[in-house]
Amino acid sequence: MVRAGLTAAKVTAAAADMADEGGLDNVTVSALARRLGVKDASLYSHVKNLRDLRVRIGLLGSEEMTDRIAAAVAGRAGKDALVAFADAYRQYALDHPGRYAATQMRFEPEEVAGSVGFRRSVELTYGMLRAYDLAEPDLTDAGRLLRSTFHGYIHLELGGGFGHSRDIGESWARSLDALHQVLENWPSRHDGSKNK
Amino acid sequence: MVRAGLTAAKVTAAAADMADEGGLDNVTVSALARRLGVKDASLYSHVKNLRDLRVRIGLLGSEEMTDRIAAAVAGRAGKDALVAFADAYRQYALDHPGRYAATQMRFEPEEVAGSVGFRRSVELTYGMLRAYDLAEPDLTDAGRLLRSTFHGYIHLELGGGFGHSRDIGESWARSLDALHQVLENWPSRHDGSKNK
DNA sequence: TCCTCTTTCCTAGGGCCTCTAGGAAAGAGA
DNA sequence: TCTCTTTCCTAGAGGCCCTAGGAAAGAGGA
Repeated sequence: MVRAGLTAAKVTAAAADMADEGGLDNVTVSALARRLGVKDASLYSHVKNLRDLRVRIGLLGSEEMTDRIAAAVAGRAGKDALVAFADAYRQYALDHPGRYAATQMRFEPEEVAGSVGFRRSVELTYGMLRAYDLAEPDLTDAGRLLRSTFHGYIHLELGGGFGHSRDIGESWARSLDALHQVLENWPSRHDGSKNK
Repeated sequence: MVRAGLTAAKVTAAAADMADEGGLDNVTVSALARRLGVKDASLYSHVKNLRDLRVRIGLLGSEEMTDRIAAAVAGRAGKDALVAFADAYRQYALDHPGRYAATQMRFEPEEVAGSVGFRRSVELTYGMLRAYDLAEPDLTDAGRLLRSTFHGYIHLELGGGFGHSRDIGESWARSLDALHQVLENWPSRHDGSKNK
């Protein structure tokens, strides 16, 4: 009997490719076993269960993604950094929709405990925002706005939620212009109730 | 044999409640049959298949949601309308996370053909934006930014993606302040490449 | 070379799920 | 009362997740 020579890393990589090709929901233990030329029960030597498999895809994705973002942001500040961050974020998600979807799962604390991807992602965000000179809690609020917009835009784009009339990349660039402007001129506390 | 007296509408409503309670992924034909006191095969008289069931939840959600938003926005303009729209949007999603998730599925054209919810949602968005006096393509770009931010924020909030340090409703209010500001002063075309 | 230990992969099988086919019975309307 | 439609059933095929227990490949040392 010739062995396939699998390891947890190889299994995860194959699963991640499957997720990118057919969607995270279609990553199943039995389909993955078929792809690897192995019986489904054999995969349980490498992976705890289906949930574990998908978590591993998410952790892999978060590390690859933060690597790309870190490289893109390096040496930049202000709007350059914002655009580099955002474009790297979006491009990774478009290149690897399944891995990206897996990064957005609801993780348990112990599942992400041994991973650096998510922690670095927070650090990168705050580093990029440094140039805008915000203090807490504005910093957290602005970070949440950015994450929401990036994630929401990509989620809608990947889900086909945008019509076809207007170029999606153009809208993205305009949205980044808008976000840069708002970060430069962040509305200070208690302004909201005064303006019409 | 006493009949349950089911209809497609009752089945959908029960499924929507299930989705809100346990997540859209846990809405299954057999679990729904158990909840309704019926055999799973019986539900296929009311619903084509599992996909169809989830689509119906999404259409129901989109109609309920646009009803709420329309009521909230009525008679308001400018920032009042923006905040009313956004708060109604967010509150519906928090009240009905499963239905909301179902509205974000990737629908086929024929699945949404007979529904008014999504069309009204687009009309409501453009109606709310009217006060900001934008022309195309800025109007489309701004609409996409708003949808992205709303959806992204709610998706992250429901998914537990925000830490617990800062009040989430406060960040939401600040983000709306920021969006209002950017809509009032939308960056005109070709500005993006000139600013540092 | 042979022996042992670990790891990889297997067969077998239980349980839950989707969905179809075909039939029975309830309820509506003539 | 009779007929027709709709609702619900049993039976069963096929897929997926996962566990138990065992075989064999390969690594490392005697």
